[in-house]
Amino acid sequence: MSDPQEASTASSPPQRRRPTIYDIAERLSLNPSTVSRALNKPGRINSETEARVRAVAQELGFRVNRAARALPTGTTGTYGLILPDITNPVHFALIRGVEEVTRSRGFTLTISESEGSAATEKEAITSLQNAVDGLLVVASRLAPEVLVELAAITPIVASNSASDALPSVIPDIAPGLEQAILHLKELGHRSIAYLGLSGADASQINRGKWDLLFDLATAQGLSIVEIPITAPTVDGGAESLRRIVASGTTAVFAYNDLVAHGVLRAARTANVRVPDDFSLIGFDDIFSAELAVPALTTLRVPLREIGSTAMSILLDPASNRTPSQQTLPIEFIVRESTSSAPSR
Amino acid sequence: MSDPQEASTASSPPQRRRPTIYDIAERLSLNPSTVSRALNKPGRINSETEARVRAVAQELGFRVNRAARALPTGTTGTYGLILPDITNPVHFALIRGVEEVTRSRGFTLTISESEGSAATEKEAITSLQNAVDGLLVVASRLAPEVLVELAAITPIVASNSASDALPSVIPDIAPGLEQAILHLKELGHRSIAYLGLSGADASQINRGKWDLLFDLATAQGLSIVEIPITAPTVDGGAESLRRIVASGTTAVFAYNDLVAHGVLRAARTANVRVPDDFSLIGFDDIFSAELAVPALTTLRVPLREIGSTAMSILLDPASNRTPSQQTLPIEFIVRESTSSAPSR
DNA sequence: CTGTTAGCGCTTTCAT
DNA sequence: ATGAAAGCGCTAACAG
Repeated sequence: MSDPQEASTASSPPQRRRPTIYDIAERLSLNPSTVSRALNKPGRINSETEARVRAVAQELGFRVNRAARALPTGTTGTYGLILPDITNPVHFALIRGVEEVTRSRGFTLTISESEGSAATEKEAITSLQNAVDGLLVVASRLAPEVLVELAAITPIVASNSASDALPSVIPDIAPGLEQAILHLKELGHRSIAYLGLSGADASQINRGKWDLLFDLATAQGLSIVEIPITAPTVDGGAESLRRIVASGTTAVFAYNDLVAHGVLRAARTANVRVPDDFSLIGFDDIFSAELAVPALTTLRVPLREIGSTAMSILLDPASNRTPSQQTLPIEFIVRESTSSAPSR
Repeated sequence: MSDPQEASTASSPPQRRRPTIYDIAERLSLNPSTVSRALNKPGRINSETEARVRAVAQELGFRVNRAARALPTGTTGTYGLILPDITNPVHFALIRGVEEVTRSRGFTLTISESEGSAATEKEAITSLQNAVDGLLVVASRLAPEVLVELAAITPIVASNSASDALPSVIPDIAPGLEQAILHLKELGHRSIAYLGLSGADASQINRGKWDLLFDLATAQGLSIVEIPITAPTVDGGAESLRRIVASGTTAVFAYNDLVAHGVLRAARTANVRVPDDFSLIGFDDIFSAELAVPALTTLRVPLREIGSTAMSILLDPASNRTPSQQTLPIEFIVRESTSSAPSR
């Protein structure tokens, strides 16, 4: 390595050390604390000096050092979003909603994954808690007690998983599901299936769907069965086609749109016709749902609103520590994958 | 508000102030600096005291305060990813690649959006630079000079946009495009169209595609036209159907798979048959490409590898300041949306 | 309205 | 191998 001095003499941008409030204070023969006030408490200072401070700050390209600010204040100005899988299209709209409110309020967002595992989720949370002012945890797999305990460190709001000890915002699936069941009944369907995730890592949401569907179906005199899928993915859905056909049901609810896409794909290669041979209803309404052939009838979850609502709660110190249960209704969207029950 | 003392006596987790290295030093009658060393420079200290320190740290649930560490060291341990649109499926695989290497190395990632605008991008960069050790900028719209200038503050690596003054990793589109053109020629196509983004905000990548396609097509004696789209989206693609049909070309390259999806959707409602009436080739190979009907023939960009490679460069102090041009080849994937040219 | 002072929690010479 | 002390850049009392 050559003399560093040499480097800064080279043709590339001179760019020395980042300016600090001391630099600007010195230029103006002011005290650093005055500069700090000028920059952060507009109005609480002589407006002329404030203007001069701002001018110099601008000129020097000053930007506060966030770490330095975080130390005395104890706040970082960044919030964390933890979800099972960043790249799952199911979360897009939610991410968008979260990102929007976070950014519009001038905070920055960091995103981390839990991989759908409780252990990784806990690790992600504790690791992030040292760098954020609050956490939004989506579809948590953690036991409520541990989530609550973690929330003692840094506010946590839960989304897509209920908790009566934390602020949480979840979809209200009852109205949409009810409509869907009625829709199916009107079309003459008598027996339906639910393609659900089973096993220990199954999310709360999954249980809720099945339980409600079960009640709704039986209340309407429809028979219902659960067909387990191995994963909430396209492939998981595709694998289940054989069991769907074997079940003899005429209408199936998929765990989510990804699974429904898989069913569609498998049906197409197996020459099973949807909705002629059986009707299919997805869940979430991800962007590709309307692109599918046939376009997916689905239950739209207001993910974007869920995200923005949850983040608004998190950003509000008055509400981010108080248990609450916001609930946003899902909506039934009829497209092409449902039709009259086949005559048997 | 009641006496805070009272609160910590309540039934909810007592959870006092986060423990610091002072707390653990005190417990062990050690100096904080020793604790710091024990935790950060394994081996450079008496192994027995190191063990005791670790034990107490564990017991207290100690976690370093990142801001406090960032101050003296000047590094934060977090890196930033800036891309036009988080929720664009085109970026999924890239995000995954980036996330993987970042996390596997123990760093944390923060993601921000540029909204495809140069101004927002610059704002996002400068804002993040105060909180990260390096930035990965995807599909930059910024002029090379300004990017370079910003890189003086914090290392920047560019991805999906070339720069000869920055480390960058981009797809090598030549081989795949060549294959695709040959494929079309063999199928008897004589005239092709490119659905491209025009206007000032058009990315570098777009220009590259068109230029290369142009050269390749003319070299093969095929006629080629550019059909402008208003946006690189499903709707943008759908809108272009009329012009595609009017153009009389028999094969079209879409700017990306989203656009191709739009074309497919519009074609379906207009009773235009793909690939019977014209062949369609997408770009990127997003997850829904194979789900489309017909399944999309497309050019797969190794986004995940691009992401992981770019992040590896960024994380390596030996390479994140040295201009370089990594290039990863795209791959031509034949599915169902291309077939013989219609006889005219 | 502005200057002084102390300190956030950690790392890092410099001593010992 | 460990201790002492200073300092990173900023904020927040407390004075004046």
